Amino acid sequence: MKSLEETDALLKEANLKLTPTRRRILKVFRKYPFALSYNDINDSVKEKLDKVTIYRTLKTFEEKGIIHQVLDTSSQVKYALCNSSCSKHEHQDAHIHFKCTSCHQTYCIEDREIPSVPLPKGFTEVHSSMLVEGICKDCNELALL
Amino acid sequence: MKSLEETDALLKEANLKLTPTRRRILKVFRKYPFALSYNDINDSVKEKLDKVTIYRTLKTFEEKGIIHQVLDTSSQVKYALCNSSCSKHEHQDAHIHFKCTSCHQTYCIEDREIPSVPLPKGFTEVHSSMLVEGICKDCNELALL
DNA sequence: TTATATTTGCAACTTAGTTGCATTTAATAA
DNA sequence: TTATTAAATGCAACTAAGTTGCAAATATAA
Repeated sequence: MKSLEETDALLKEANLKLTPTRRRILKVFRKYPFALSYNDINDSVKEKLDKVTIYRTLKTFEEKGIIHQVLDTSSQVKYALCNSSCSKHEHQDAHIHFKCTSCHQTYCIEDREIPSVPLPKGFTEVHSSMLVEGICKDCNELALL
Repeated sequence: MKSLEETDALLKEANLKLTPTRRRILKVFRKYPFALSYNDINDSVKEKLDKVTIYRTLKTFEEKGIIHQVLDTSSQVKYALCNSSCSKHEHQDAHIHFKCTSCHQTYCIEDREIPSVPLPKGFTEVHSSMLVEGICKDCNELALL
């Protein structure tokens, strides 16, 4: 039995058909280390895909726990690849997101948990998200040249 | 010298003309304890205002430090009244926002500072925002009845 | 009370995302 | 290997959120 590429394995596990469109979109996510919007994806796939197809693929991937929405200050929704602890049933994206105000990319800081904060009486927490804005590593290094 | 209403004082301080539109929109913000979107405001003012006027007023108020944008999971931008430490020059909204998943309102938790988290090497922080999702006081109390 | 810069309203536009439906295709079964 | 079928794709048309340019109205200062 030949081993499937990682990308295909992800689709298989999610019970999704292995279509060229899905492989292409997943490949784009694997290529970039930051969260992607519809526009990012549309610009990155060589063979032009229909707008509706891209939006529907993103929704499907999200439902199946392959990607998660990233809270961001831009006007477009951005998604990032989930790590293995995400499931179809529950997204485990309790990590910090970092938005660079210079290059406008949003990174998942996977190894930083969101600190929990005490809430006023009567409020109960279900989920937290945290967005840190600043300058990313690449932009900081560029500034030193 | 007659004392101005608080609402007028806010506009005066911001060097904005005291127009009926601005007074109406500010009044709506003072009425509700949670963040408001264009739609919330449009639905709350009795005398119908032009869409463009509302959007432009929100932008002006934001620039003058009267309101601040609130990070939210909804598809519309929401704004909340700034407290006195905001200025025209810099928004001091370093407090937590709480979004109720039941009533969908977003509250500013003014007295809770956002904890700072260590970032990976090379990343520098400028500003953080934190959104806690859960059930608000009112909705929790309703559930007990 | 008039002059002027600001504010408002209208129309038309842009951008982000969705819905319905007909066609195509991946995966299963024969 | 081919036939079957449920799922996936593409097209057209639509909605929702927000913007731009310009002309008319108005708050304030002289």
